[in-house]
Amino acid sequence: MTRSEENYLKTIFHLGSGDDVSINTNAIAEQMETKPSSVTDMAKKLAEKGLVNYKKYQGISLTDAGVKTALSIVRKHRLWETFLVEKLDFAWDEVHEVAEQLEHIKSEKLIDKLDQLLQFPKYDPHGDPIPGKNGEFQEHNKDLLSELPVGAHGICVGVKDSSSAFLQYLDKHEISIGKPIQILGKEAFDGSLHLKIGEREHMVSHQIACNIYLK
Amino acid sequence: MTRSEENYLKTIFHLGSGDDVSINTNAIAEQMETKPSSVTDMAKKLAEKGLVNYKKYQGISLTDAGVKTALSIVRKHRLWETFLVEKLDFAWDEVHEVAEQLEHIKSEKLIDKLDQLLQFPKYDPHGDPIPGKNGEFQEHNKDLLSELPVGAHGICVGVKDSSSAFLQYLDKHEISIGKPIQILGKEAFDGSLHLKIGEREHMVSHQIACNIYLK
DNA sequence: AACTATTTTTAGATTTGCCTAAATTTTATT
DNA sequence: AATAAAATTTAGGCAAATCTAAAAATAGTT
Ligand SMILES: [Mn+2]
Ligand SMILES: [Mn+2]
Ligand SMILES: [Mn+2]
Ligand SMILES: [Mn+2]
Repeated sequence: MTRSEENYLKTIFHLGSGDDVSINTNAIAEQMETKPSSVTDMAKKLAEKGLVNYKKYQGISLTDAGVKTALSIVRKHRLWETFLVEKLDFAWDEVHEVAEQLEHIKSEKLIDKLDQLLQFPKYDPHGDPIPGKNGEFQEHNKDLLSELPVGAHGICVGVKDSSSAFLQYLDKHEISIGKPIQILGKEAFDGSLHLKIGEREHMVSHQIACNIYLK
Repeated sequence: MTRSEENYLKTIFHLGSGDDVSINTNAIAEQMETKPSSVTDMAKKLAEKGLVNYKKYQGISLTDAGVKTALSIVRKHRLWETFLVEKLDFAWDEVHEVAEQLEHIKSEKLIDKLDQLLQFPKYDPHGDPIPGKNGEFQEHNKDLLSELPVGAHGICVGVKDSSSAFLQYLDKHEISIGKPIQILGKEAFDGSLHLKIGEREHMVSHQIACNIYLK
C-alpha cells in the first residue's frame, strides 16, 4: 500500500462519511488538490486491488476491505494527533499536518504501543472518535450548535472544521472541548447566537455555530 | 529534500564516518541495496543541490551542507529509537526499522518536543551519540573489546553491529549497555575472549568482541 | 428531443527513482 | 607497457504518480 493509495482511501472514506456512498471523481480531486484525471487513474488501481468499487462514470465507493484500510489510517492519524497534544504539548491546531505524515508509518507494534501509552483514548483532540484495532468506534451522539433551539445547553464535544484558523478562533474565545455551552438567544436576521460559554457570555455567527458539536 | 535523497546522504555520512572522505559508488550501492548506476544518478542530483562533491570516477563526499543535513537525519533517527525504547518499551533490536521511517517526518517542532520529552538524551539505545540541534555531539572515547589487552576492564558503552541477530545474542548472554566487563583471558588460536560480565563468566568469539565498545 | 454544460475518461507527456546492458575509465597484474 | 579486471558511467527503458488537452459520456435546459 503506497502513501498515495492510503490518502485516496482516507479521502473517499471521509467524503462518504464512512458509509459506502458513491463519490464523485471531481469531489475527490478537489479534496486532494489534484486533477480528476489523476483520480480516475487511481480509481482503476484501487479497483484492481479490490479496495474500491468503480465503474466508469458511476462514481467510486469503498469496498469492505477499503473501509477497513481507511479506518486503520484514520486510527493512526487520530492516535498520533492525540499523542502530539497529550505528550508533546502541541496545540490542537498544530497537529493535523504532522499527523498527515505520521499516519503512514508502517508498524503495527508502534501503533499498539502508542495506543497503550495514551491509555486507549476514545476521542482525538478535535472530538473525533478513534477507531479501535478492529475498526470499531463510538461516535458521540452530538448535535450541531446551529441546529439546537434557544435554551438548549450541553457540553462541547467536538468541532466540524478542524482548520487552524477556526481552532485559533475558538482558543481566542475560550471555547474548547468539555466546556459547557448554553444558547441564550438567536438573532433571526443572520442566525447568530448569544451564548453562555462557561461563565462568560459571547456572540457567535451562524458560520461558527455550524462547526461546533454539543452533547 | 526527498526521502531517497535523505537516505543517500545518511549512507554517505555513515560510510565516511562523518569526515569528508571520498566514498566509492559501489560501496554506497551495496549499503543501500541498489545498483551503482542509481548511485551515479543520485550523485549528480545531490551535487546539483550542493550537498555532495562529485567528480566523475572520483568518488563522492559530503559538502558542509551535506554533513549538516545528514546529521539532522541521524539526530531524528536516534531520537526516535530512544523514544521507542524509553517510552514505548521496544527492545533495542526492534527499533531500527521503524526509526528508518520516522526519521523522514518533517517537523522541526516535533523533533524538538521529542528531545524535550526524552530529557535531551546524549546517546541512543545502541550507545551511539545523538547530534544536537546544531549538529554537535559527544562521541564516547571508547575501545573495541577485541583491541583491549588481557586484564582490561570497563563499562560496555555501545555496539558496532546493531543488527537484530547480534543484539539478541547480547540479550541472551546478558550483555547490555552499562554492564561492567573484564577480560580474564584470550585464546591465542582464534582470538576468542574469556570475559567477566557483571558477576558471570562467559566466552565470546573474536567476531563478537569486534562489535562491543568498552570505556 | 435536441442542444448545451458539466463531468469523467482517455491519450500522451513529465518527473523521480530505479533497472539492465553496454561503453568507458581506472586499477591491478603480468 | 600491454593486458586483464574491476569500478563507474552512459544510454535507454520502466513503473508510479502526476499533469494538460482532447474526446466521450452524462446531466441539465430549452
Ligand atoms: Mn487531523
Ligand atoms: Mn495522509
Ligand atoms: Mn538505527
Ligand atoms: Mn531512512
